[in-house]
Amino acid sequence: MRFSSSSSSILDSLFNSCTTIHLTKSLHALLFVLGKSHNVVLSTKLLNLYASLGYLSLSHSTFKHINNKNIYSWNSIIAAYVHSHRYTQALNFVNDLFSLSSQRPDFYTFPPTLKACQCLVDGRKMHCCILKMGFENDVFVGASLINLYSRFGGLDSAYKVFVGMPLRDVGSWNAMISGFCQNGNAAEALDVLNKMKGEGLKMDKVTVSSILPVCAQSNDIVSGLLIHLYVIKHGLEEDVFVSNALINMYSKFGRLGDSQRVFDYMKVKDLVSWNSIIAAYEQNNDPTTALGLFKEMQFIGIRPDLLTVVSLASILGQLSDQMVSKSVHGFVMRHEWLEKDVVIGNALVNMYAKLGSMDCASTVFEQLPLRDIISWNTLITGYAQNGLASEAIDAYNMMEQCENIIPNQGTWVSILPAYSHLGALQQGMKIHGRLIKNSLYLDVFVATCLIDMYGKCGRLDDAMSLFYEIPRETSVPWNAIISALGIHGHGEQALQLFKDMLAEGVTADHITFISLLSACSHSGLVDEGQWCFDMMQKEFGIKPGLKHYGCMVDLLGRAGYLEKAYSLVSSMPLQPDASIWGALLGACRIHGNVELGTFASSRLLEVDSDNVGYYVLLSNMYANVGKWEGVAKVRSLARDRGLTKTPGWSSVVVGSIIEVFYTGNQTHPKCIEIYNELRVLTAKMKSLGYVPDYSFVLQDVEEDEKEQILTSHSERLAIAFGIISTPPGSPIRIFKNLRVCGDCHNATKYISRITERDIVVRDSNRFHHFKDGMCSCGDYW
DNA sequence: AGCAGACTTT
Repeated sequence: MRFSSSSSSILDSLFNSCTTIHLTKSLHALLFVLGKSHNVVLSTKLLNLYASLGYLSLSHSTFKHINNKNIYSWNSIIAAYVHSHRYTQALNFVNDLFSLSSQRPDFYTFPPTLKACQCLVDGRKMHCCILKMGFENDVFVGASLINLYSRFGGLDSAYKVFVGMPLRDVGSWNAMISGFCQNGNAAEALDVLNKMKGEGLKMDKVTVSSILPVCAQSNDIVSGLLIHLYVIKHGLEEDVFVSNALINMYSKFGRLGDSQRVFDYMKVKDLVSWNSIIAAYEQNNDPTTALGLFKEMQFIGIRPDLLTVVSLASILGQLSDQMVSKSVHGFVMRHEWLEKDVVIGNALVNMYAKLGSMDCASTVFEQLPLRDIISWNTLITGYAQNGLASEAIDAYNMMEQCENIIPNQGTWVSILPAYSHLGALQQGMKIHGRLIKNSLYLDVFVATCLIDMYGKCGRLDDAMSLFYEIPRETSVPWNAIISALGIHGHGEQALQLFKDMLAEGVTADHITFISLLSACSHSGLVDEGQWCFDMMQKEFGIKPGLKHYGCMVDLLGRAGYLEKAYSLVSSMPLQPDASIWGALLGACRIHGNVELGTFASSRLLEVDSDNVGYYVLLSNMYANVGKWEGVAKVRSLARDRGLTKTPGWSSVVVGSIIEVFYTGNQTHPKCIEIYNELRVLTAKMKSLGYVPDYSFVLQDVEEDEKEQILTSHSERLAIAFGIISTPPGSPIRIFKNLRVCGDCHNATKYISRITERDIVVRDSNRFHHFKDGMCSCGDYW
């Protein structure tokens, strides 16, 4: 072969055909043999080839061996490092170029250099340098400067550079538009875009991909659709960036069909495309389809990255897939991705929380090398949503001790429900006070949590006045206030608010009707409830879900329309679950219909045989009509099943301390005084006619022991503690996690009379206000 | 002369 005359064209084609690292290394060896390894042009080419294949260290060593480095070599090595996100090293090369070499930087040097600047100080220094050397009028340098300032939020400086440019091409405009977009300044971005159009410039693929996320952010579907038309008209859909941005935009609007169509139409799909379509389904509550797409992506050999796995973790949480979740956790650990980015750690914490494995969630949380506010919010929400309110509060208190962690909206909407759950009014009010200072209480979601908290803590007036202070264009705060009125037994008022809501043009959703129907059922408003149930379907097109049916069965059954309730259950298009049969059984208990009750309970135990509450209901139903053999049968059934009880607890606030009592608690410091007080009270109660109702005791034991068991129910311990710890006559507020026991309900009426105290018991269902031996619920609990 | 550069998506 003759290399001498035509070697350059042959070498050119050799360089062009080097698509693998092996070929490149062979070429390197060949150059060495040919004695050309010191040729600066060829070496620089080689350096770039290595870099493009991802072999940065080989690039580096090739660079080091060039004796007479020219500015091209320097520009290449700087760009190579920037390209692989090794910004510090890139800046070191820039320093060497300035101080050690005799080469003068040129137009090409600065764009990568500016990209490498990781702080504003470096950036400003470089800007000065550019001005000194007179490169500021280059369009590429200008765009890089705009980008640099935008990255650090310095939009003023960015705009100054933009305005000062003597020549602007589409790239310059794009840089300015994206600067505004990424800082959330949608209005300014659109303004610049319009000016650009005014100068007769057309949007290109970059403009479009920058502006599309803004349409989603500012909830502007019309602009989004117009841009999609523009994209089709100008053939921009070929571009993978544009199509990916379209998928994401449609996903934000919940238009999965459109996302899918864009995705299907794409000829070239990259990892971002797959991540986007998977996230689209994951974010719109279709984890099954999302998982299918993930498998498809794996099948065609695209390797998942960190963001894929973030979506995957959420998918598995939604699907409650324990097994695969564990292996995803393992995958993350093997790749050491927890160190790479907090989002993946947060995703794992969230995944375990959704699976109900708070132990695993907190273990991952503790392993996180870095925790942001999202990590804490995820943990707190996880505890709160799994019913572990005390743990949620502990976590929140720990968070407050961390410096650099500033609570945000997400924090409040996770901690407030935990306070509501325990009835911690004082703590909730403290948060409210803090929120007033920064006006966050006007945020609809935070405000709704506050309304809910006041409602559940018995401060209906405060809930109402807060409700009227906040914006109420969406159903969210209305649902909360209607529900609060409902649990306080103010059904008529709840209905009135519902009418007000419609009058103000707010659209009711399926949650509104759950709040409303349960309000009607607590107040015995049968016709009104029926009206709502019909209206929901006919006028709002909402298909009733299990919760709606549950409320209706409860409403009809409680009011004595047992046949109607049963025929509703029979005609349901959905499979009745335990809550439906439970509601029917509860109604049968109240009205003494043993026949239907027995039937309901047999269906009930088919779908949920582990809930002790239902056995108690059944036993009580038999006892109320004197069917003692039925009571005995239920007891032995419960014993045979070896039921593990949901631990019942009640809390009472004394001063600023929340005391929590579990059933049968013997470890409280005031234990002896509490039981003494209960003994004295029971004696007085009996003299007034109280007879213990043992049908609420499922244990098969002697009578005196049954009385002992009733006496040590958590609500009674809490009441007794309240009595001995507060001045005579002051009201007592109790929270119970389950429904209040029927015998305790009866006993509390006596206690309110004996001690002349108002006793408010909020159980998992509603409020009971005991006064002068009566209860506000009229014994329909 | 060759070699190298900006603005865009999850």
